[in-house]
Amino acid sequence: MKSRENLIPIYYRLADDIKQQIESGELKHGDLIPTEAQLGEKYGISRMTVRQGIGLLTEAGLIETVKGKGSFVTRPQLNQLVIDLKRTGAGNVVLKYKLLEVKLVRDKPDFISELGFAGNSKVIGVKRLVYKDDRPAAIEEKYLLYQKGSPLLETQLEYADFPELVAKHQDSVPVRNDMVISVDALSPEQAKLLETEQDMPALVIKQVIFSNEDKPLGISLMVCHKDRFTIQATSYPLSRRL
Amino acid sequence: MKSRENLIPIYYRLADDIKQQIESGELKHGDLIPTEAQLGEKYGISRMTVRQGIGLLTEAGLIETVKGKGSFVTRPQLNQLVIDLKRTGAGNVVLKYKLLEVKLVRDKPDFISELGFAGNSKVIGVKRLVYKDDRPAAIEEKYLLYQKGSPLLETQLEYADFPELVAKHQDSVPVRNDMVISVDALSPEQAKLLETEQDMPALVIKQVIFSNEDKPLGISLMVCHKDRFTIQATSYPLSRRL
DNA sequence: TAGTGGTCTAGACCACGCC
DNA sequence: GCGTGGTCTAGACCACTAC
Repeated sequence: MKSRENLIPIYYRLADDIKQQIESGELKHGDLIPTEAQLGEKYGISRMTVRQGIGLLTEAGLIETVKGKGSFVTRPQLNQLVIDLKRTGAGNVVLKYKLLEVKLVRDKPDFISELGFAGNSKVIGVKRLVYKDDRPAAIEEKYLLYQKGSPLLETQLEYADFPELVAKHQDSVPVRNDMVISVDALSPEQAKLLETEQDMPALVIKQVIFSNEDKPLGISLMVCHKDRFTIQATSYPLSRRL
Repeated sequence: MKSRENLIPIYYRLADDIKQQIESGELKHGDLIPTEAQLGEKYGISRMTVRQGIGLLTEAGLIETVKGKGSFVTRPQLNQLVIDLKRTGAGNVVLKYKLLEVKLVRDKPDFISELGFAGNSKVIGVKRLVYKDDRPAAIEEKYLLYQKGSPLLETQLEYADFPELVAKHQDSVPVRNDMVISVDALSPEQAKLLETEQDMPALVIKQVIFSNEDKPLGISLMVCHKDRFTIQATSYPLSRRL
């Protein structure tokens, strides 16, 4: 039985109904939702269509299904937060960049060599100053495997965004980005670049991009002025369809 | 045609095949993958089964499908990183807690009142010291709507984890957790509690938990010792099935 | 008009959990 | 053995895109 009165698909309505019951507290964590057969009966739809609705709820993390038992309401999963780097720090503000240094790295600092770039491979280092509202907001250092014939300088200026840059620069396909956020005090040199005082606290964001073979393709290190960069995250990313 | 030789479902194999083609660079961002009919032909399976495989790829963010046109390979989405709070800072180390203060908040600090707890509602404030390896690692302040008959002190001690605590404490169902990560220097009082020096840089993690009606249910503020807490995130969370 | 993906059906057999 | 979810079929009609 199709309900052509509604523009939205039935399975979506089914999922939304159950979502409401969960978010209103009617269904609590650990409860079983009705079986697929029961839901099919209730909505007058076939089982495959019910399963489509169930799938949406599973994707959204609201329920978990166990073969042979049923679908259980999960406890609210607010511990997994999503950072959207494109929004972080910048907001809608346009960032500007000033190139400070480009070099072939020979004596690799610890944090690079320990990451296992292949021993003899050449590594390019790029240092930039990031401006926000015409004030220096962060110092950015990037390290990439040297790739013949890749016009680094151009791509550098073109792409603000580290993962995207790596994708353009490398032949290998980047598939993972790991990040560590920590804190440190500014060195005298860093303070000078950021036009602030030595020992000021700063946000340190380190990113490592990996290939599908789990080899590092690039490292990014950002040292951010404490008042000009914050990181935002939410458990409810826009990508959720429900 | 079912292939019963394999234990894994056919649609999963289909998805994995295409995933490999994407991650190896064989299929590039913007490329069209074969149509559902073609894939059904190639694997000897029905269209609904093909669609199940396509669905996995869509979930994983590797492709995007457009009605009437086809499914396109997306550019690598490494900008959306997932923080798993349960792993952050703590690792597998057991944290200990020391209760410093419990009070009914009357003169609400700005960061609370601006968040729009209902005007006259009572707010409970709890302050704890978090120990890691028997050393003070963070100062944690929580603010919750007062809920009659809710044994706050007990739940406080039981739940390390803020979202979970809110879920237990409130009748309303928490559905969203927003987080802001920033940096600040320790005040003399904070430094004393963390057994370190004044003006040391510290990681500041602020969380606000919202109900399904978008009303704040709780606020958490953590001030973390720079050497004892870091935040980790990855674009490749374990939840991904592909 | 032809080709594509989106929704939906009414079955089937299977693997798993429980009694 | 029975009920549950997991996989899969072979169709159908629809909406959208492109020509």
